[in-house]
Amino acid sequence: MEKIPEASRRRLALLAALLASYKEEKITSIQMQKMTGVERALIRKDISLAGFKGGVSNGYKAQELLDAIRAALGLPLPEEKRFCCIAGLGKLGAALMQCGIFDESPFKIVAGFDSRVNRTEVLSADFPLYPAAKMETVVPEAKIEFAILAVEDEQANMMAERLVKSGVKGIVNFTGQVLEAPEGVAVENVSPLLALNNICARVNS
Amino acid sequence: MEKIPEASRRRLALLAALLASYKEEKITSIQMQKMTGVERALIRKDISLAGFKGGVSNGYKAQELLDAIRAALGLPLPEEKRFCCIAGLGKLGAALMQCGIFDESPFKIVAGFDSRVNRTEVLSADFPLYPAAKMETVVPEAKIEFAILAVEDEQANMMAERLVKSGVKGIVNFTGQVLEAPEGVAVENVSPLLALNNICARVNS
DNA sequence: TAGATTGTTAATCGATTAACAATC
DNA sequence: TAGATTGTTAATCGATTAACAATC
Repeated sequence: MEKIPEASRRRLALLAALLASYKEEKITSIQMQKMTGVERALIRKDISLAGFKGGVSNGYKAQELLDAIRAALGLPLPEEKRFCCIAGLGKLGAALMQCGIFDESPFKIVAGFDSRVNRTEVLSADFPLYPAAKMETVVPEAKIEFAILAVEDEQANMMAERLVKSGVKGIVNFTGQVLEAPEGVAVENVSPLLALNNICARVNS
Repeated sequence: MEKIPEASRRRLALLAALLASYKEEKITSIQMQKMTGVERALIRKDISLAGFKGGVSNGYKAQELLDAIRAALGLPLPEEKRFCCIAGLGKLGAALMQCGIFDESPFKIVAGFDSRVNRTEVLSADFPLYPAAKMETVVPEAKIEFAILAVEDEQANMMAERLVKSGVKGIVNFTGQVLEAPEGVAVENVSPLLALNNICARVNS
């Protein structure tokens, strides 16, 4: 398969997330435009890029479409868990690990790391917490693929580097730092602070 | 001033955030490329779009540049606080309000809302918590401009609509839903779950 | 000065939109 | 069938990159 452009992949990933809780049997590009806010011609283009040709003149079968997108993007099925860890167990990290946000998802947090030993001793979770020194052994052993980075900004790059060295393939970055990740490691920035800045930049100009 | 394209504004907002903690007096586009990961020609283009012409052949004065970007984008200075609220005080919302992530920033959380009365009674914070019914009166009174949305997906659109009606101009969306916000209200999506999906989509294709 | 960097213009590249024959 | 929607191609649009004279 020819590779799908970044912008299309993001839209398809969003579409897949929304289709996962879609109830009807069939769906048209017009309905998908309503759900995602993406122009319907572009929706069809993206679907076509994903290699799915199953649409007919009254729309797509939602389940078939979802399966095709998941296959094209390598998205996990709900039942095949992908293992994740949280690096940085300050208030934000601790909350992310306890808030159950991933409960219904294919992502499962199986470890937490912090460089401050007292954090890993004071906190409790459904999964083990380790001092950061254990990262390089735990990540491969526990087959951890992705990390959620919630350390202080100052430690962000150092921690990211260690996560990558340990074998992590993607990082959800809650810090305000731009991470220098090597080719092949995906980083998604979700800093609430940068998000607010972006909002200001859009509202006031 | 001619309007700055979306992509440029985002890069400039990021650059501003990084410049805020930059220590040297002068900075070149090459250094900014290192910090942001953005090609240096594009950095200069963005700066030019922001209307700043103060660069000389050994770089820009960092402070001048930062001021200019802030002015062009309407970004707040560190000391001029912008008031925010959190809607949805589940574990994630509660953590966001307590974790101090905005402490050093121009954004200040001044209210929390939840539709479940017991949440607003059980939790405590440095600012008042209200039942969601009070939103329409509290938001304008407290001069709240932006909201952090951390409710359950099912309530996301309803809550967003109420926030907008109450006068909020931007929403940082932690839910997995796409919000239907009217023209003029900015939404930034920072769903950790969608971020992980995007990472999968990038790593596996 | 020589070397480095800016600011801007033109060239390239890629992404979105428009349009429409084919299909059900 | 008539009407609606898909899948795809060509046209448009906008964003990034290359290039370089001007500047310090």
